[in-house]
Amino acid sequence: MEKYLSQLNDAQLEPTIQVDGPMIIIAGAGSGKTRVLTYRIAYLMHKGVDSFSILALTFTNKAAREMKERIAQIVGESEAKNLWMGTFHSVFARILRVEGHHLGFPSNFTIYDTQDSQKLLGSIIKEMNLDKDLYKTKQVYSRISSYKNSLITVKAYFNNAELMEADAMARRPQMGNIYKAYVDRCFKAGAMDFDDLLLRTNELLTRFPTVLAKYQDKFRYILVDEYQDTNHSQYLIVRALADRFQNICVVGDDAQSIYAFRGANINNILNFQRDYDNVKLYRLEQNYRSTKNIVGAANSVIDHNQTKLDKVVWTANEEGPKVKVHRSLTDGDEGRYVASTIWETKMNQQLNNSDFAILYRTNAQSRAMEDALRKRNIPYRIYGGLSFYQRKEIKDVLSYLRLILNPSDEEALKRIINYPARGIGQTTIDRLVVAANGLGKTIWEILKEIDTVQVNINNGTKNKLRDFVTLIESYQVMNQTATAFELAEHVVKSSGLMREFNKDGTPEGVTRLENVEELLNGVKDFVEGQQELADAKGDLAEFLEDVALATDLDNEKGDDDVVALMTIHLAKGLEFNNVFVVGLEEDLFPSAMSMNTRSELEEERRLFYVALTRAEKQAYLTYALSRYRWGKLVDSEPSRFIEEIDDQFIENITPKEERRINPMLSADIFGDVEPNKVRFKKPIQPKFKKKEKKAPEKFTPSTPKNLKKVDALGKNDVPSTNLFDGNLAVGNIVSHMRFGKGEVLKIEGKGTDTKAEIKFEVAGVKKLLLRFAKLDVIG
DNA sequence: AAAGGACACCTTTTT
DNA sequence: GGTGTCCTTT
Repeated sequence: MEKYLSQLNDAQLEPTIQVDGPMIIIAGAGSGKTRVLTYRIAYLMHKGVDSFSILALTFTNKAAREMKERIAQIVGESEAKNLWMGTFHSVFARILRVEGHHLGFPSNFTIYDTQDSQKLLGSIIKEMNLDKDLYKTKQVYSRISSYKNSLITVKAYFNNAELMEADAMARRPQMGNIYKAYVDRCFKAGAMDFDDLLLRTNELLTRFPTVLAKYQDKFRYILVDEYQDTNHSQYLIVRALADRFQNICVVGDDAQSIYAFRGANINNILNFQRDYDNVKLYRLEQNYRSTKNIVGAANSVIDHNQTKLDKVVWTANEEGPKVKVHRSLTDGDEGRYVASTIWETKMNQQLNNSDFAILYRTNAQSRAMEDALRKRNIPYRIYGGLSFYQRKEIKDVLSYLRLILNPSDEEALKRIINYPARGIGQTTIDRLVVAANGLGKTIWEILKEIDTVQVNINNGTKNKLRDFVTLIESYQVMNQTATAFELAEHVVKSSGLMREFNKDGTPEGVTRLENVEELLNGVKDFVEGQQELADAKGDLAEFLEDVALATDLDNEKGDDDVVALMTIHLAKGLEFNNVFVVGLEEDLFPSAMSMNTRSELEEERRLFYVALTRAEKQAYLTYALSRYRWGKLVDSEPSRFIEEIDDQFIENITPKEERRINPMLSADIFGDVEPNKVRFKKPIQPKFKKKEKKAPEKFTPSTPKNLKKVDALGKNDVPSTNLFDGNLAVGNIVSHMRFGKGEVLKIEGKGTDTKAEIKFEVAGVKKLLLRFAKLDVIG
């Protein structure tokens, strides 16, 4: 027997060496399911299964990559790299590149991300003259997404009286027509959205039996990880592919199903045994990750759910410290508590930053944590949120690259046809769209025929359009020979993007430039990485595909020693020595939007279960009595989930005297920074803005900037513009309407961004924008 | 057509 | 608190 198998316990070994037939592994949190999957694949290969015929579908690219590396260590690099392993989306995108032509898609189809899709829907709704308040793009998008995930095509939609009535009842009778227009436009643009990658795969396998047979024959052994989070579309793909050989192994944990909002159907795992004959069922119930207290706490919570499979997770690990529960006054305090605890624990136990994770329900909660960590100089990294590739400047560059590859890509074209500004305005673009829709052509085709096509655009503008076409075509020529990196660099420099990002010189502009630089480095790394692989070309197409399906978790650079901040969703599958689950408050976690039905609430509870079970040694649960939400201070109650934990596993550690903060370690020596921040920003800014509106006729036409200055500085007759010109000096004593008397400590920035750091007698040290601050120099 | 301010909406979670 | 979109001004 292969020696790696000796590393498995009996429960793990059985499913690992079961080669043929359908099987389901119900794997509790931390029970070693990745290990089983990895070894099972290695075992299959040792038993003579061709590595080309194994398909392993994972939930993240990262999981796939790590598993592949581990398998490579056992069976060797050259064999491991033949495995088909990746997310549903990436594997089937790859197949659609080859087979998409059956459905009329070019092999270089674009993958639209959520932003692209929603923008397209926005234009469609506008073009159809519909009420945008009734047809909100986000809602329309998620509606269409759920149709697609349920395999309801446009045709099926119009055959489904019930659905149409539901939409009509929701005062959206045009949903079907929007859906149709959206699908048509994507098709015309040679684009697929995320859901299409699954839906079109289903279409391919259903309509083309020879294609189905080809892949059934190819993928003789199929493994699916995180099966509890598959949606209907994914479920059908797996069933179709596994139908011939029935060598299907699914792994999952119903207690960790947390993606219902995007169509995941927990019944796929609950009913797996009905879908195939002679299904072998295995259970992994021993947790190797966490202490007894953590496992006990997690179990006691999940017991409150009605819908679940029989399973008892237990551990032989040490008892460990109890789960700690901490209450704060505000979210700011919560952040400071977390930061100081990390700081102390790190010192006391000689731990690394990477031994800590802060998990939250919503991305917006990261800010309070960031502020606190920064003040303590604790390095951290935020995962998720606005991903790198979603940033404006990055999407701008990528849009150029996308257009080079697929000029039909309407969203990319609309984004950059006038960016940087080339005098092609909205009116022109609208006319192009109308012409394109009328003739059933793409905008690019219209542009190419601009001389002959009937369109109401004047000659000057036509010249600009021709220049744009020439520019893109020159890039296309370059793409024939250059690497993705050479091309991307050339595009950034020659398109005027670089100049655009460079021109303002603001801190934001500098950040933009840095991001673009990082993107270019990313392209370079990618090209070099791909060139080492024999079967990859490292060309633009491969890079863009990689980018379209990359998640933030995949962009891990090195193994920096940082505290990890992320949503609980993103944390699934990960583990950390110490875990802080923050913001455990009613309406936040569980979310106010998920408490209407039992099933929604149960999903929130599973999410909490996932959060708790990320911890190996110590879990902290924190909540605040009030929290800033949408810029407002809102009272909150502790989450019901805390109540649901059996008392024996938790310990309340809220100090009696909550406000004892060591002044040396806290930046807000003069009191709580948070309320002041709001009081300072809110009233002053609007006052100034309102005044400006009334002001203009009083003054002779001068530059608006002068108006601002005089206005902003208020009533005193001293030309307060002085403060801008540097006449406010360090050491000056000033008076402020709200903060009173203070001394200027420091002046930084210039122009309208000039800021002064002022130490007020009562209010403490504040940094004020001179443009807004009403200051009188009194000494 | 470009630029800048006002305003609305936002927040669940993501491939 | 931040972003995206609308509206106004030049």
